[in-house]
Amino acid sequence: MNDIICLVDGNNMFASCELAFRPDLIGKPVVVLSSNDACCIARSYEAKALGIKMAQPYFEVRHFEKTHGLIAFSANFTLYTDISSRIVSILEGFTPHVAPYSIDESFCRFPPLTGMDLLKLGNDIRSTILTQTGIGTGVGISTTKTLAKLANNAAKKFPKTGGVVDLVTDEKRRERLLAVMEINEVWGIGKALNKKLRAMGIITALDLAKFGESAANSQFSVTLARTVSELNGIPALPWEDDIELNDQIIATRSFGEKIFDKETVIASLSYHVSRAVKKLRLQNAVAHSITIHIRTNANSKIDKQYSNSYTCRSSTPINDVVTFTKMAKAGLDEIWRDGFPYAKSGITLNEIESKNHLQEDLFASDDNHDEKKNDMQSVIESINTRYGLGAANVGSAKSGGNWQPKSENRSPNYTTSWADIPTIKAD
DNA sequence: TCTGGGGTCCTAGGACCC
DNA sequence: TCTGGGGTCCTAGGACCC
Repeated sequence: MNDIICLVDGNNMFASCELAFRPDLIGKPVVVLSSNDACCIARSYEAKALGIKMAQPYFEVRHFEKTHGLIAFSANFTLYTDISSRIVSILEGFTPHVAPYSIDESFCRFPPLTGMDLLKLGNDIRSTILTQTGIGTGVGISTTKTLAKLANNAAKKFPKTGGVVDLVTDEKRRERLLAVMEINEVWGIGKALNKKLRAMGIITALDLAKFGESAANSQFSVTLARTVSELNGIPALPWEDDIELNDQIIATRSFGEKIFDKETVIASLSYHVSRAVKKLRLQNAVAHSITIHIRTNANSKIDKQYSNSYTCRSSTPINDVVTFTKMAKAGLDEIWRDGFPYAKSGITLNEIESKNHLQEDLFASDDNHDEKKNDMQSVIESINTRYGLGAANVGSAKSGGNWQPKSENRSPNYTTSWADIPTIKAD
C-alpha cells in the first residue's frame, strides 16, 4: 500500500495573515500588494468577488477603494514567513514527515494505516491551525502529490466539501473528481501544455490520466509523463524529507523610480548581495558564481530598452559579502550602458554547495585573507542584525540611494518585533 | 503615471573529444 | 572529388510553480 499524502495550504495566505491581526477588516475586500505596491498578490474572498485577479496591477483596481472600501496592504514578508513557520510546527505535531513546498503550503506524509479516519484527520489539522494562528486552510488527501494538489483544489472549489477532500477512503471518488477537473487545474499543466493538449481533445484530468504515461513521454516530455503517472495514483515525484540546499539564491527588486546613474545601481546590487549572502550563510553553504542582471521596464512602450546579465565565476567557493560585492561591481562594468532608464536590478548566486562537503582546493593561495574577510563579514552581520539589513554595506555602496521600491502601507511586524506586539484594549 | 519576486527542472544545441 | 559516428559536458532559455 502507498503512503498517504496530504497537501495543506493557507487560504488567501497573505490576506489572511493581515486579517488575523485586523479583525475589524474581516468581511471587507482586502488585497496585499507586491514590491513597489505594483500588483495584487493576495486577495480576501471579498476582493476576489470584486473580480480582482491574481497579479493584477493595482492601478487597475484602485478605484474600488472609493466605491467598495477596498483596503490594500504592502507585502510584509517578515510577518507571513513567521506565521508560515508556525503552521509548519503545528503540522509536525501530526507527523514527522512535513515537506514545506512554499510559504503557504506543505506536504505531509503518513504511513498507510488501515482504518485511519482521514476525513477526521483533515478536519483536525484545519481546526488546530485555525485556532492557533487564525489562518483558514484547505486539505487534500491522496496517495500522490499531484492528486493531493488536485484534491486540495477541489476543497477550495467546492465549498460543500468543508475544506477537506479525501481521495483515499473511497476509490471511486478519484475518478469522479478527475472527470470534473479540467487539465489547466492540474499541477504541472501551464499555458503552453494546456493549449497543446486541448488541441488534441484532452480536456479533463481524466482524459489526461487515460492518455497514458508512455504516450505522454514520447509525444511530450518526462515531466508530463510523471504528471500522468501521478494522476493514476502511481507516485512519480520524490519525497523531500530533508531540508535541502537551494540550487540558487535570487535577490532582485524593481526600483521605485527610473534610475540612470551607475552608482545607484551599484548601491542596489550591494543590497541584493547582502540579502542573498545572508541566506547562503544561514544554510552553511558557499557558491561558486554570481550573476548580475539589469534591465529597463519591459512593459514600457516609450522607454529605450536594454537588458543584460553577466556571470562571474570564482575558482574557489565563496560566502563572503566583500568578495561577492567586488564581483558584482566587476560584472556591472561589463554590461553597463549609459543613457537607459533602468527599472530593475538583481543578482543570483549559483553553483551552491554545503560548506561541510567542501574539498580543499589544492591550488588556492595560502594566505590570511579568508580570516580577514570573515572578521569583516561578522562585523557587517552584527550591525545588520542590530540595525536592520542594509545598515552596513561594503565599499562605496550607499544603502540609501533612491532606488528602493515603494511600500506605503506595510503592517507592523506583530509577531517578530517587540515594538510591534499588538495591544489589546479592554474598555 | 503606475505591470512582483523567488524558485525548480528539463531540453536543445553548441563545443569539444576520440 | 571525396568529409563519420558516437559520446559528454555545459549553458541559455523555456515552462512551470507559488
